[in-house]
Amino acid sequence: MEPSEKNTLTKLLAQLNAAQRDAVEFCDGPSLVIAGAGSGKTRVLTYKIAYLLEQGLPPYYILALTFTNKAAKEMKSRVSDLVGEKKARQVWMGTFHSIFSRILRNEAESIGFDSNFTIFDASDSHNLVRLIIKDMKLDDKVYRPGSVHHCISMAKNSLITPAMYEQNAEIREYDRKIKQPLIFEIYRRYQERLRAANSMDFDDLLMFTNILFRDHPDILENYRNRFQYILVDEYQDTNFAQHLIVKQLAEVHHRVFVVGDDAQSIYSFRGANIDNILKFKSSYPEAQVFKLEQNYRSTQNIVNAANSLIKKNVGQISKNVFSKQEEGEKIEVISAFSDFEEGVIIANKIARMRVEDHVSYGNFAILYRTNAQSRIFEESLRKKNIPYRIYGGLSFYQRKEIKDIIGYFRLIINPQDEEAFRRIINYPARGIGDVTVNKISDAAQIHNTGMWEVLSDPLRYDLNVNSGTLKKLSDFRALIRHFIDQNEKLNAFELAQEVIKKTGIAGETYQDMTPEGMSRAENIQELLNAMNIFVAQRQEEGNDDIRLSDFLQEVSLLTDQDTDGNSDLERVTLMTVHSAKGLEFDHVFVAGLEEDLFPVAMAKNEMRGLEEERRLFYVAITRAKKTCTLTYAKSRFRNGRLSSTQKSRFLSDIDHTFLSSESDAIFVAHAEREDGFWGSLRRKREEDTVNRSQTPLYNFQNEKLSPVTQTSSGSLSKEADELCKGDIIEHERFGRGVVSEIESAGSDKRAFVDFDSVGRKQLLLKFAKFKIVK
DNA sequence: CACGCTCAGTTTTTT
DNA sequence: ACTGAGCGTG
Repeated sequence: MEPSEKNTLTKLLAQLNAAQRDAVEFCDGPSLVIAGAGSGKTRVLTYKIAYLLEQGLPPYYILALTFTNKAAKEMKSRVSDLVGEKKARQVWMGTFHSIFSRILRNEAESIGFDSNFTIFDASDSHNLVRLIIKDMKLDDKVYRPGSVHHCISMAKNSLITPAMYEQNAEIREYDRKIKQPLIFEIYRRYQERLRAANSMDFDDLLMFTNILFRDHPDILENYRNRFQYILVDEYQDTNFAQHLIVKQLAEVHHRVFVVGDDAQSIYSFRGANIDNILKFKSSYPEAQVFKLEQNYRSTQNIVNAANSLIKKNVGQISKNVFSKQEEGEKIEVISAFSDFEEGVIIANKIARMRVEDHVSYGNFAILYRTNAQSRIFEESLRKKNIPYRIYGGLSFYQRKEIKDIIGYFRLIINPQDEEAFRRIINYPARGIGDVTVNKISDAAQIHNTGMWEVLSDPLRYDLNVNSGTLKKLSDFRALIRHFIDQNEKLNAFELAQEVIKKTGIAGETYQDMTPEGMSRAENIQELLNAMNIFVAQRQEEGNDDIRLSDFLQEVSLLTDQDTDGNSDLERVTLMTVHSAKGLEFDHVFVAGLEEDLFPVAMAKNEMRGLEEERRLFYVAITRAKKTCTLTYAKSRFRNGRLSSTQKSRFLSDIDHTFLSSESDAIFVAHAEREDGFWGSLRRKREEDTVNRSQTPLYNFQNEKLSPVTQTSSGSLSKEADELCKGDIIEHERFGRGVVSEIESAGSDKRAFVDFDSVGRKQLLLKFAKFKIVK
């Protein structure tokens, strides 16, 4: 080993504690790291990758899997800091779903898919299930689409195909017991329809990866050889399908490094199997186990309180999480009269701490069990002019107007996509109603083909519609065909503009002067912006030909959780406890600690469910670094009704020595309540002002599409902002050029630059990597 | 076929 | 409270 390399290795290891170092240094076989909350889990993962790279393992031999894009992004940037961006970029780092969708697109033919397959999101899946239930003339009160889809999802996560499902006596017996004996049939049809639509749902991405590996040993062999080192974050959240993928890929080199905390397993509803981590040793008998027990995040009081809570669970890996930080303040429990008052109390407390303790807004988080609770905090914070940011809830890409446009995109890329077809065939209204759509659907099913095929050749499939309708259909077909042609020539952004214009969406939306209409128009504009930036950014990276399909692939696996949170130093964070996993804040409020809310009503009948809720509460408390405040309300609006509540049993699970004596809220806020007409009118107006102001509190921006947005707003853009016409610049990729024009559209300034080598290019100043020469 | 009205449900959490 | 599905009318 070269001396310099050795030096870097030593330096890397010197920044770790003994337990972390042991874990990083052990590279000869499978290893499991049990990482207590706040014990430096991400640190170990990133240093491990750096360590491997420094030892000379080529980056493209390393596979690092996470659950969220956010975690992947975080890891990427931290590895970048350690070993440089160039190497870090080559590591296969991403979520299970994104990595394996990439692999599936490469290998699509082997499993009978086209590589441009669509990825169905949860609501697409839900719709399809509902459609099938209707087709089968089943009662959707008995066969609730949501629960049926859940069953299907669980089956897929356990790698049970429709055929296996049908033959599995135990499952069938269970279905009979819950009076839904035909789920197997729905599952079968669902899977057929997905395939006919050249589409996969989220679960398919994992199931078909397994099918691919099962049926094509040569392909498996290829990836097995490539991935010499596999790292998995949040291993306690893996399901069987994920576990098996990892196991198979690790078969040759036997070098898996999984990190997790059984006490933070909170995704069983999604098929996560806590046994994967509890029984890691039986899957990999020669595995080494490392425990990280020192918590660097929180005060002793917080750690101890959390420990006392989690002790009430049975069946966990024993560990002794401890903190060497100061003892800190006790956890405060506050009761409020109502959910409304709970909001006011928290808002007041934040405002007070900001002034008295000089805490900036970004160091506060309000965590809750359900998204529905966010509304009340929005109100109370807004009233006190406290800036906040909500994560989760309806994501940008789930908004109707956005999904409609995405529907066009999907159909252009994959005309087999039935869900998209149905969504847009009559949007904007073009006189093709349900009757016609059903006829097309029936014809497609009879002839065992897709709806697009029927549309393409209505006569051949005996489509029984009148000539007027026929004309409308052929117009629609021509429209989509036109876009498909354009897709050959235009980039994603240009094509999107074309779609919005030619379909009449632009005309329709921009004319609508109602507040809702204007907000829709803004959202569409936002989408276009995002796409423009997406294209510009890729061009910066050296890809000139950015097609719609590239954008679509990115977007379908993106979620709200992926927005860049930590950049917002001046906003209070509002999110569900689930979303907060992996994050930390100085001051945390956990709200709604009431029976049937936290723990949620559904969970309390079963031991398993209750323990998961308790782990969830554990996750919530351990997000806090300095203070943690628990609140509950004695009454709460639920489903439009005011109901009285009981305080959560979890509060008494915490050892009282770590709690400050419970305080009833002193009278705070009854008078402030704005009920009735005037109240709601005023609220409405406030909303409007907020939405229209220059700095909206709730702002999607384009961050969700741009992994490097934040970094580029540093020193570069300050110079770039001052760029003028006539300046000469040196661009990282295009070389020398003269600025011929500056154009600013809102916050996005762009420059037209004539480059010596490549001619005129458009640069988005936000992203462009260049120096001003003169 | 589109639009507007009424009525019912609402299983948390998310890739 | 709110949304979305279903139904009747123009």
